[in-house]
Amino acid sequence: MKLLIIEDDRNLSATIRETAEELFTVEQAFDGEEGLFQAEQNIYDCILLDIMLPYMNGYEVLKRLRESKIQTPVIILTAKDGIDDKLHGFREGADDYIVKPFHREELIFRLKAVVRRSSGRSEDEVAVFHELTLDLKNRTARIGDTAVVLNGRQFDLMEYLLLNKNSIVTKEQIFDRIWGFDSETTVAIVEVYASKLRKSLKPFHYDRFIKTFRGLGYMLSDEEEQDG
Amino acid sequence: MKLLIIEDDRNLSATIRETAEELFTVEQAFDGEEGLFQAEQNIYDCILLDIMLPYMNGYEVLKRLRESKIQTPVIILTAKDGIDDKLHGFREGADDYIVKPFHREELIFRLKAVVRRSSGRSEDEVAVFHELTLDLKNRTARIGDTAVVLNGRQFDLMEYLLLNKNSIVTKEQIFDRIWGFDSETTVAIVEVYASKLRKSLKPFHYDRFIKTFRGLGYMLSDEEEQDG
DNA sequence: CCTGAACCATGAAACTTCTCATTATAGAAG
DNA sequence: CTTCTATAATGAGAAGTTTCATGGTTCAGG
Repeated sequence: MKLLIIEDDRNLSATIRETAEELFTVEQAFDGEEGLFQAEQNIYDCILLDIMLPYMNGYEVLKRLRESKIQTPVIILTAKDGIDDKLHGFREGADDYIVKPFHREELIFRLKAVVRRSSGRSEDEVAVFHELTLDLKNRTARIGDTAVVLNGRQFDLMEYLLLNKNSIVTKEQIFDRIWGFDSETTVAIVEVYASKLRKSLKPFHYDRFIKTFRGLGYMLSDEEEQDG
Repeated sequence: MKLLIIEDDRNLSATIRETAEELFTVEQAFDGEEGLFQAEQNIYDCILLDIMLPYMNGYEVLKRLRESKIQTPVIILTAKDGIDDKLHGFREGADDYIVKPFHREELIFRLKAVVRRSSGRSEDEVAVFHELTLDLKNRTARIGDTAVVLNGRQFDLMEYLLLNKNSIVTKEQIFDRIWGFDSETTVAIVEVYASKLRKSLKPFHYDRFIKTFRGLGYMLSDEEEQDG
């Protein structure tokens, strides 16, 4: 993954470079003409484009890029902050903009967003337990040939139990993962969804694989319940 | 924030150290006795404790710690993986456990969870816009002296607009932040909540500060709507 | 074996979120 | 100024989530 930073302030450019290197191989340009040239000569996955640039301003760079049919996602960097700027940028085909000064974390968030949106997530992973298959991409479940309706939280829970099969997971662990530790809700919700999930799996007799461990939590276990 | 790693495998200990240094100042011990000694002599915010240790096993360390009334959160590291182990660990007062081998990301997640849970988040930040006050901790809103009911997503949206006041935010930006870019939903939901939010603010005439920018997004603006 | 306390399961109801169809509006083009 | 089109606003209903109250289960201690 390659990123081009077009920014004349060398300090800022270096800072951005450091941050972005978590996600990209980074190249830099320090004025508009150089930036346009590089963008036309290479294939980047994303371009960070300052507006106030020597020789050719950012809007012009963006306009010419689009005229050359280069559709690389462009994130505009603007100073605080006329409305007109944004209108202008989006009209020319910018994908996002960031107002300076910005937080490192914000930049990463926006970069990730642009990348994900452009790369249409392709991992179609699947998790399997006996006859039960979870399609993690479409979030659908089937047992053998029959679709099982596991919506939202039920699917999340099933996925987490399966991920940790044959290992006890506490209600706190489940809660932290699915609801997030700063949720408004309490861990009691885990019991509710354990119940719902079992109900959904019951017609297939798969509820018997979900075992309760008093005072501990739950486990999806290969060994079936011993009766009597 | 200080973390103590009690782990005899020096490679693993070093790996954990690297990961944990994002969040903590790290100290290490390489056997049970040394670990117990350090834990009794210093104040840590969290302890990572292996079970299989020379001289004194992890359970014994944990038991003695608790006997000494040291309530530092302890995360147990166990190999894959007897049930008895976990029962044992939790009975002695462990706060969490991680099964080896684990992902770096999982370790960070658990560390954060333990820390947050123990440090009872204390930031009671507040965001203000004219007479409108958002209590970010309790997620409640008031205008002047009157409580305004903004539930869930409405509050999220208000918070995000306020965070970016006098700056246009696109629907994509709002969506990415509040719903997350891999959400099942579409950005159209943003319009729905903009509408709901305005409705909630209308009795206080605060809806007039939320402006729509066609083709761009929304802005919470200090300047009131110009009429006529 | 019986009892009590803690813990868990579960259904029903309240609430929130999301979808979708309809209506309204801004802005461009004639 | 009027019309047309794309975009946004909104209400209603469907779907999903959470709360809560009740009843069941386990396990320790008599």
